[in-house]
Amino acid sequence: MEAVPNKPATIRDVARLAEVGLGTVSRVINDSPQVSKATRSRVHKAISELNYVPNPTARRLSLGRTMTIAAITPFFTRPSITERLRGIENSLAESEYDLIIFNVETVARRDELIREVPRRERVDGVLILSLSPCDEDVPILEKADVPIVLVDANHPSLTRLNRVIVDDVEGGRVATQHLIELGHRRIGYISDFLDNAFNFTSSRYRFQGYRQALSGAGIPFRSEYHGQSEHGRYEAERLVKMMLNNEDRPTAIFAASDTQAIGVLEAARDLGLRVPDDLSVIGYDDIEVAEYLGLTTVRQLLFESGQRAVEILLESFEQKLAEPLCEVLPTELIIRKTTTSRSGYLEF
Amino acid sequence: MEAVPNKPATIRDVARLAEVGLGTVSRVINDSPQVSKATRSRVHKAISELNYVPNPTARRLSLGRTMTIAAITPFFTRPSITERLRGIENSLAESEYDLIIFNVETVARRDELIREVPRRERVDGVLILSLSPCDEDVPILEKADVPIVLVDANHPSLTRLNRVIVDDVEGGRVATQHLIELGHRRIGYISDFLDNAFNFTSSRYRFQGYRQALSGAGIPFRSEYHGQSEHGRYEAERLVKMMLNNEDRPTAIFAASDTQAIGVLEAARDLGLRVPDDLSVIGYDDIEVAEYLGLTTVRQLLFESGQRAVEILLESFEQKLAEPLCEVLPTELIIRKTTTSRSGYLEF
DNA sequence: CTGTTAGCGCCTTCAT
DNA sequence: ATGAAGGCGCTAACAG
Repeated sequence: MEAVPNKPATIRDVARLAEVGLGTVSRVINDSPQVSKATRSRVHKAISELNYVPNPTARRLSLGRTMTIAAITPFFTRPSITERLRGIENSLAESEYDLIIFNVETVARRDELIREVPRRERVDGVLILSLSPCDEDVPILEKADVPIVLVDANHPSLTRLNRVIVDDVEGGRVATQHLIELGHRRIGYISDFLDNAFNFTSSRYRFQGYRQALSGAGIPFRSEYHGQSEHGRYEAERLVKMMLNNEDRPTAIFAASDTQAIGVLEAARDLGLRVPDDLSVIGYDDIEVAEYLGLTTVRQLLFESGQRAVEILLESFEQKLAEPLCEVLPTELIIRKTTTSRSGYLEF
Repeated sequence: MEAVPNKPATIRDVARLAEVGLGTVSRVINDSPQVSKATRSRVHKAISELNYVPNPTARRLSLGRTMTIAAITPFFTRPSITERLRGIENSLAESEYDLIIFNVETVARRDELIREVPRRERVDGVLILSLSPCDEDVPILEKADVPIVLVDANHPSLTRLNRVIVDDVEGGRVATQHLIELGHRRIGYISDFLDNAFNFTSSRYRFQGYRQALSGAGIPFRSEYHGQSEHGRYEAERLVKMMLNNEDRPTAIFAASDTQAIGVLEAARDLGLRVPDDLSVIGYDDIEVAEYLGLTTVRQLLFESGQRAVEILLESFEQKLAEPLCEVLPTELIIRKTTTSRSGYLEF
């Protein structure tokens, strides 16, 4: 074995060493069937002798494909997001595609990425997580020349884009219904801003479900029972403390995410309210810590949503999709200790 | 505006429209100073008219650089990892480099990635997170023809690789010392397997610190006070329950991560032990939920470690580094309610 | 079956 | 200051 050569070997070096033409080497690499066994093994020998690895960039240029998939995602430290990303990575690991992650932390970057990433020259496909298109984004995305799959994101006027979503209206309804069935009539809802610059829509849809459940039970909606602010545990805590300060305070809180539900639990603790006896709490997502806290919540298939999105993307590369898919993943109500009292939350 | 052309515009189209040569357009794109103001604006006009964007793949092939950085990381759902990744993404967002994330979930993949990713043809630089090289990996990595920065990873015989690490021995020592100063003599240590196929080393080093602190205080090490298993909350819970079953049970536990510390808290709850009165608990990392739980812990600069690693990598592209850096980030003891009793943990 | 050739789109000399 | 030409490494179409 000689010293490592300065330049990596190219297909030409292999051809020379194996005494064949460039084309043959290329065929071997892409295991085309039309190569004799003899030459094939000669080529393989040369390849391993030279420690040859095809240059992906050159390959991409020639193929006209980037062999790359982009994921555009907000705040990838949020548990619900990383779980989705894990599903994506998992499905992609076995493919020959690279995954590029674009993390959105400002609105400006959101817009920039939505405009500039979905281009044929950049990537072969795009996954957009939890960022619903605004009205202006819709035509841009629908005109994009690469396949796109929205995950946990939607827009009513979309017709040409694949989506993997969860029925947040239904999830919100189920959560609220659960509280109603436990006998609650004064039910608060804590969420992010329903209207926000990123256009996160899940809180909005869950709110709809919340109201549907209320009205289905003949309970009038009271705006003072809805608190909205930035996402986060502390923000939720602040909101709910204000809400619980009223005479006619809610006896149950539905939080739009588990993270916010934790804030609610914290508020309850500070105010000396027992959970669930004095206050029932339900979250959304079923992130890992929810189980530990005994938090009742609405589980969504986060990991699976990522996997499914990749599958759809790969299928769309092969034109297998007659028309855009809109797949709705199920939710599941997970009842734990913050809404029912046996071995109550407070023992902790 | 015409219909979107089937093929994106190329540099040639721009040249034709602007009535200049290819080279000139290229110069404008890369804003070379040697282009007259007049032609430059003509070219810019053509560019925006054609909606031209340079093809990155072609650019890369021509430049001989991939404009891509790889991050190889285990389990990117662990909070400590995502926080590091956020730092990486943050520093890279403003650069012209793309970030490819390789998530390691099996040992086989770990080895595969360490061998195949750090190649000039694939990426311009590599960040390896929390995966310390094994003896066999060292020569491979040191011979790699691209710059590499290890984050939270190390190996005694490394000399040519940049590293951003935390002094885990010291962190373990400080944590244990804190418990000793509170009067504890029977101190348990709960960790991942000190020897594991992934070669995670942090638990090992923290263990060293733990033992240093013990011996510094004249406390003999007792092997029954060390529990190791897979990483995870439940595993930790199981371990500590066994440990606490003894007559001579520990009065304090140092857990190698906050996640494991949570398992310890859970065990304490199940066993009816009050924290910190009956059992003090300290974790490591200061992940987000630690504050909520009032968990005493050792904070490390996770986000910053990612940022710093990128800075080092970018500097090494420009040959600015005389010799490999090994940067040690500080840790900080965060004292909360699981080791001191005012407004004890149990009120929760 | 296999060798040869013409691009893929861009950057970079080298002349002018 | 600018145009022309060669080359980055590979794939694919075309001859044989």
